[in-house]
Parts: sequence; C-alpha cells; structure tokens
Amino acid sequence: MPELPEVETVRRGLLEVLVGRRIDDTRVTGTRTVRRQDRAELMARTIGTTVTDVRRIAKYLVADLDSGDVLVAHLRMSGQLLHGPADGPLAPHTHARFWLDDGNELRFVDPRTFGELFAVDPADLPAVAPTLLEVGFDPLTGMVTVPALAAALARRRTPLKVWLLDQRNVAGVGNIYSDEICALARIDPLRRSDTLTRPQIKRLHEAIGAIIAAAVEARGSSLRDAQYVDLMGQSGSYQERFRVYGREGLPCHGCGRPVVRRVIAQRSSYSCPRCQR
DNA sequence: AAGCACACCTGCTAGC
DNA sequence: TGCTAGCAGGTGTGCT
Repeated sequence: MPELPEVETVRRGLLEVLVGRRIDDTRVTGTRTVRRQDRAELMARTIGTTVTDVRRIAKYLVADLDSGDVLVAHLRMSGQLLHGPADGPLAPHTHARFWLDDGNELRFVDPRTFGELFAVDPADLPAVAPTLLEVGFDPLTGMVTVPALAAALARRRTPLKVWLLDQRNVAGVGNIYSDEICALARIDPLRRSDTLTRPQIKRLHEAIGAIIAAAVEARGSSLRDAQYVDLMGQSGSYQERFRVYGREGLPCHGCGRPVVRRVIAQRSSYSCPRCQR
C-alpha cells in the first residue's frame, strides 16, 4: 500500500498520538505479523514502555521506546495503523493491538498479511533487519546533490524505474511515485540508469524532490480501493494530481497522446512514449 | 555480483 | 446473477 508520502503521513499522526504514551498491553493475534522473532518477545519488549519518538527509515516506521528498544512496523502492500478509542469496533484483519494509557488503542490491520512488526534492541538491527540499515538517500529529509545522484545512477546498469524502486538507491520511492518522477523528469522509465544525460539527471533530481514533497503535502495517495488511509481513517489527495499512474489510454497532460501501460520489474508502469525518452 | 523472476496473501473488479 | 482471471501501494529469496 504505502510509499514514502503515505508512511510519512502515518508517522506524523503517530507523533501526535503516541509520543509520551505508555503501552499498557500488547496483543498479537496474526500468525504472520511477527516473523523475525517470537510473538511473545515482541509483547514483552513493548508492554510497560513509553514511546519517546517516531521516526521513518525508508518505508519503515520506527517507534523509539524509553527502554531503549525500537518497535518497528512495515505496512508492505495492505497494512494500516489505526488509532482510536479502545472500545471501538474491531476491523476485519486486525492482527495486533496496543492499548495506550489514555484509553486509546493503536491497531495493526493488514488483509494481505505482508506487513510486519518487530521489537528489538537497536544494536541487534544489523542481524534482525539488515536492509533497514542499507537504504539510500531520503528524498524528503536527505536529498543529495546532482553530482552525487549522477554517481549513484552510474553505479548500476538497470532501467531507471528499477533503480528508483531499489531502496538501496532511494529510500521510500515505490511503484506510483517512480512513475510520477519519470513523467515529471520526461525520462523513459526503461532508460538505463547509467546512460542518462546531464540535463536528464538535473531534471530527475528536481523531479524526485518535487514529486515527493508535493505528495507529502497532499498526505499521500489513496486509490479506488481506499486501502490507504491515515491514522484517523482519512484518505490522501495526491491521486488527483497523477500525471501518468493508472491513466492508461487517457491523454498525456503534455502532448495529449494516450498514456501507455507496460510491465517493468513485474509491476505496472505508466508513461507517455512521446514526452518521456 | 548484479540483475531478474517469483513467492508471499486476500480482496476487489472487469469481463464473460 | 455468478464465476473467474487478473490485478493491487513491497520486499525477501533464490536463480542465472
């Protein structure tokens, strides 16, 4: 479900409702929700702790606990974190519940069960979740210079779309925003990363920053199935500004010719063959 | 070693 | 109306 803008929107919501709250009780019912450790260990490491900060690393949400441990969540395709009164109705596919000391509850809901939770000592992260520590620059908080971007692009020989999806290159970009970035930069997503021209790299640099900033501003994108909602169940609005994503056959905003869908890296990819080269 | 295909799940929708 | 093939915001694994 969520890419950087959606995860960032959830993070900002969690900052408001979680920081300073003590977790009075934790219950995990989903059998696939905790995969990197024993479920009982996650419960033991969270119950009785107070949340001191909520950070984002790529698409991971990281809650710092006053015990020194971190509670980490990844929503993958269909995960949601929802916050509300502890006596509120339970949504289907609720796999974990965290009871807070103010009468509210944080719930992890995930129909496809790809999402996950784990709670560890940060010193153990290299062993438990190495990829979380191997992410590239963050377009929202750590944009790189144009020469640094050029160097990183030259290090791989893979389609630009695939390069953008690789979290080791850019942290937090996924299928929607990689297409939107390529469209704004007017580059073919199949263009090999190590063959971009100087002007293309400059445009790509601007596009990465601009698309992600605008999508965060819009509180992310919610598609037709309304899977993505923020902590309070509210939708984002960036889907109203999509240039190409999901617009197969509809006119390109630049030239009016139909947007084309292709499969790249086993994902749907949308682009304008005329404007993107 | 890098690059690529596939597996992991459930639910919704378009098309017959 | 009812069935089913196809598709969905991601990433870990295993192959070449």
